Amino acid sequence: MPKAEAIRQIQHAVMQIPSGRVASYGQIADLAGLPGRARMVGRALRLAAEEQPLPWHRVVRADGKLAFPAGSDSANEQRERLVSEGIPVVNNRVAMSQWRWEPDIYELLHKLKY
DNA sequence: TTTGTGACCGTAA
DNA sequence: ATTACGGCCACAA
Repeated sequence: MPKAEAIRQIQHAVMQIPSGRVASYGQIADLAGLPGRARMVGRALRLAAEEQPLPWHRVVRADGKLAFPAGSDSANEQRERLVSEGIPVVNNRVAMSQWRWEPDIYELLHKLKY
């Protein structure tokens, strides 16, 4: 899978996250057809930030923590955006059990794995 | 060409 | 709840 297309797939997946929900880097990687390549999602978002608007703030680590260091400008902006969508951020982290996005396709993949 | 570095993740201790 | 480790891989030095 070509790099450019992978980036496009990632951006497409991120755009599917509904307002008021969050997804993990790994989850997005899975949905983009790039299992095990969560780090590439971060890279793709870094690039996308300079291009078109993407709901990058809805992507967090698998454990719910923001990928940016607590207190950093980026972390503050992400927290601000999440809170404005109704998602509380406590100690630089959101409660995945409550806010995690569960698309049908992802549920299927999850069932096949376990 | 090799090496270090991440907007990461699952597992194990 | 944390920390450590191995896997992951594009990128830059």
